[in-house]
Amino acid sequence: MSPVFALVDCNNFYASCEKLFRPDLKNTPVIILSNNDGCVVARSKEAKALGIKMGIPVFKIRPQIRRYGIRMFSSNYALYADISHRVMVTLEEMAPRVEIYSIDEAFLDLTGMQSAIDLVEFGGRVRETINQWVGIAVCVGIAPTKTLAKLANHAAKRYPATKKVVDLSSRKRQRKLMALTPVEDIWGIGGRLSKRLQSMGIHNALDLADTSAKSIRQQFSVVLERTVRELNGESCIEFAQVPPTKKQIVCSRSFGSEITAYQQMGEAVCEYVTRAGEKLRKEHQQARLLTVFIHTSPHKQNKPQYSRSLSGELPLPSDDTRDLLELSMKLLKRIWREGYGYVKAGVILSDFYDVGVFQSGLFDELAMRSNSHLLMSTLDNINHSGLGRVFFARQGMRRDWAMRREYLSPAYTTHWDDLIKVR
DNA sequence: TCTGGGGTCCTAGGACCC
DNA sequence: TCTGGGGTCCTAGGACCC
Repeated sequence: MSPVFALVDCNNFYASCEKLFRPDLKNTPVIILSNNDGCVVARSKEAKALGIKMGIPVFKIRPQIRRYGIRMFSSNYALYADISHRVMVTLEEMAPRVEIYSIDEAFLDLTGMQSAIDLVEFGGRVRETINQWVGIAVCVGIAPTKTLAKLANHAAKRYPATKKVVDLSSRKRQRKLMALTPVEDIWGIGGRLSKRLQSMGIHNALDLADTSAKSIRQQFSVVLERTVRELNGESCIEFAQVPPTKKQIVCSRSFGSEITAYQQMGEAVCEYVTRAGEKLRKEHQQARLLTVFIHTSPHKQNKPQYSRSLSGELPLPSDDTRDLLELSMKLLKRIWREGYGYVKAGVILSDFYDVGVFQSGLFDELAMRSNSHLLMSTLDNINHSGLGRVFFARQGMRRDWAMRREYLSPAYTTHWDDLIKVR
């Protein structure tokens, strides 16, 4: 049976989440800032209309912010994750199979349903339900491949006449839309590829679809070949209801202010290691490889630059924060250089094993810590309970390097004290 | 003054082996 | 004159996504 995919994508997701609890900001331009309040990572439709670009550093648009009364918010991931969950649960009630693709997007597998229901009508129902139950606006694109469903969704957002639902089941409609879609708007084609394609005379999606898949593979890669096939209605990217287990876990942050002292860098790295350990246990994995990296600001070319990373292997795969901390401090000691102003550090865990699967050598003297599981799950439980936080002394108390979040909205949905009050 | 964070996949090239 | 060839594994780097 030929597959049918629907892509449901929330409109201006982070901005919509912030506006959900602030009806007073209904027609106000709103922007969401990256960690450290550095760049713009999301915009409401009003902010987009003012020409505020994605990823631009905030300091470059201060004049516009003042002139147009743009409201700023620091990223509030606890809030966005909670709203996202509500959207996804709603989708799971409406469709037989759902693949959560990102915080604000999901693919639905509608294969086999096309004979029983009107796909456009179904898309409209999804929109209405999410709007009523969660209060978030979404667009729906429907097509026989994921790449075309992305394209359909793009069109639903862009052309008001579509009423925010586009069904690209017919080849004729696919070709018509592809002719209108610039090559850089295709899923999987970024800045580099689109430049190369343009120079070959391939300007829109239809141009690309009509290029032979074989020659694309020779000149580019199998990835782009797949895109060409998908544009021609041949489904190459499978539906994945169960998310694959992670292959690496990264925890890194820019600092609120430069770090010059080893003590502080140690605190920061410990903090990131602890975070990474929590994520690792949530995945039910143990890691054998740990990488630590630190670097100065590449934007300050007049100051001395230093950037280094170092990986180390644990004697046995582990998910015990104490093991991870010990190794990370050894690695940090080796890459630390005095005399630089560091702006960022991070930790990467990789080489994962399922808990209990790793085969240790017959004469391996290194026994795993016997109380590890109990201690770690107790720690995780306390820290998730909302009653308080337990942490390792090395993480530090003062944290004067912590990131800036000057414009943070309240945790409306995840913290009792921040619950919205109706008088 | 001020420039995010967290992921994936693919490929080329080197090391090493037989 | 003329100096193998093929396979595997690993890593770094490039490209993409949200």
